Amino acid sequence: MAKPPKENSPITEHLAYLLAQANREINRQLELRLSKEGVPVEQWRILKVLSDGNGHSMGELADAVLLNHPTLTKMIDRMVSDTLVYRVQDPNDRRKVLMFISDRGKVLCKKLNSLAVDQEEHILESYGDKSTSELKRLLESLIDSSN
Amino acid sequence: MAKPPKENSPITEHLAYLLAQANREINRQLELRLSKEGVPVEQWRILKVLSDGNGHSMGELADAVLLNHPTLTKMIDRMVSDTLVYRVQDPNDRRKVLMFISDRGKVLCKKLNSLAVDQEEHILESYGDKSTSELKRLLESLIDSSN
DNA sequence: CTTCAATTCTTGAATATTCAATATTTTCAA
DNA sequence: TTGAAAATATTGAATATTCAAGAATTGAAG
Repeated sequence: MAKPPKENSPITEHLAYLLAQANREINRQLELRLSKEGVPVEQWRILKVLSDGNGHSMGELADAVLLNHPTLTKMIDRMVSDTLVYRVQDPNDRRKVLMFISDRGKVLCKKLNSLAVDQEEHILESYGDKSTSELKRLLESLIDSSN
Repeated sequence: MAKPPKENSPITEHLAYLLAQANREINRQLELRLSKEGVPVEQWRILKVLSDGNGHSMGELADAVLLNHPTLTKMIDRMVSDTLVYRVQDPNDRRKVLMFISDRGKVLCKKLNSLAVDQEEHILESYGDKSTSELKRLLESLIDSSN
């Protein structure tokens, strides 16, 4: 009756592996859509966070888009070159840099959003409304319980 | 009554984002444990797949451990240097290389497995037995429905 | 048989990420 | 008020990943 010891369980049964696999697959699909506009997923996330119109510091942004600081700095450099975003020094704390989205960035973000919505709708179709919202709920709670 | 349009929904509500976030966090925790033995997560996956004792081709392995071919080749090079695994040319198809785990690899794999089990138990404690198995079930079915 | 396309793996160059160190500014205790 | 510690962002070197091309072998059509 006893379950087999975890030590021998195949890798495909580990939560860490299932998460990696699902993440890889969903991300691949999203990449594919966003590549229509030639934009990596991370840049879409950045634009989306900034599209609230408020200034966000690099630290905030790095947390929000799941990138570490140097990687974000270099990605932002590229986006500044493409005039999608711009830097402003925070007047209240001059260590900080506040990032803003440009008009061009807003236009691009709209297009990207609808590509992303396409994908979510595609998932809803093949995976189901109920499973999707249940999965989201469980993921949120896993993330919560990990802090 | 209508739901807000997805286009304006915050990034934190997208399935792709939740998956990335959860994956990042769980992976970070696992990395932390495995670093006790100085081994990256991918190498543990490789050892675990090979520990069935059968030879696995590079292509098979790459799929199984979620790495693309050149990355895997270079990681295997390192593991061969560390004498954790070794290459044998497939006698039936000489284009292929069959990978095997060494005795040293087996010993290391055992240690890593128990570190990984520690983590899974930690998750079970803080997140709950039921949520965990339900989450696994949903992830498996998402992966299925994406093929 | 022979040749051409497909499969498998590896390599090298280009690119991206990470680690450690640095510069700047702020905070706060003495 | 001053000086040391903390916080923030960036830089440059080391490392890792990816893309595109290459080498070897197999498959299969003519």
